[in-house]
Amino acid sequence: MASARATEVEHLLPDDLPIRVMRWHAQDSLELHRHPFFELVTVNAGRGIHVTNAGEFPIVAGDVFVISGPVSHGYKMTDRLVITNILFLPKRLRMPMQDIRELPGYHVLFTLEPHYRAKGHFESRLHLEPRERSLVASWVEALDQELVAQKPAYRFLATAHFMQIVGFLSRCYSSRRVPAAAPLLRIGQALSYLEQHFAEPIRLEELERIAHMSRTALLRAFRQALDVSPIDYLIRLRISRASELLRNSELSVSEIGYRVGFSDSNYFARQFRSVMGTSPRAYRGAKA
DNA sequence: AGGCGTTTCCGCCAAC
DNA sequence: CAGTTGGCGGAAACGC
Repeated sequence: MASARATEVEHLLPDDLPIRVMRWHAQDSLELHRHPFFELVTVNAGRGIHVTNAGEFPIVAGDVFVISGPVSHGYKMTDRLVITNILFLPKRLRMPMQDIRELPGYHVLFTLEPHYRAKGHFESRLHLEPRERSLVASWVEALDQELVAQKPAYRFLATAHFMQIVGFLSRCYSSRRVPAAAPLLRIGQALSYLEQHFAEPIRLEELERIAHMSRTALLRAFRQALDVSPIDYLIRLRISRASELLRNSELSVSEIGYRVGFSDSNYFARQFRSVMGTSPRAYRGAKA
């Protein structure tokens, strides 16, 4: 039954614009279900228990959280619960990310928390004030109408509405000082610092200062949240940017290595191979 | 929370 | 000549 529902929902996500808005009311019993896409959940009214295969936690009106990929979840003990879900596939959406990744809250909401929840942690989540809630609700409504009406250029406008929602929520989270969210927010601050300064020499000492954590605490929290060490993350970030430049520019390999933070082109080529499996030039030549 | 042994990074030269 | 790989050693990052 659960898999049938997931399949049914998947068919509702078109290839050319994989976003959909769905609303659930308490009277609809929603069993555990799973699906391959992301789900941005906003609790509009009431309360209930959110259940996943890793545990359960209470939710109330104003809560916002993201479920990612293959996590089974559902709701129980609902009391006048009204929920709005935005289902989306971030990769196929191809929305311009610009500088959103410079916001700590973006990392916390869309990467760190979903990953953390899959391990059974729920203490951290975004809670919106009434004013913020109504703003988000209006944008969600606009998004839904674009998706339903499908007037000319609806893809463009729907993406814009979705970006408005993502950006606003990320900003909200960035400015929060919720104790339960503090550890993840600190990692989020480290991530946004890396996003902005990845091309410069970065030492662990700086990240400790940015995140306000000791070296030990930083390393442990970082690995717990991302399954990777800070310097490993930085290297992968640099290589990721380098491969973009290899695909989309005519710059020389050495110049690209230099621009993404490798002062030594020999070292750049070696790290590129260790991450991507091939050399930079072979990677550029293989793009088809 | 800090110490310590081990691993990895990183900049350099050399050689295809 | 640009790019890639290998080796080396001090520095740092890492995990216990």
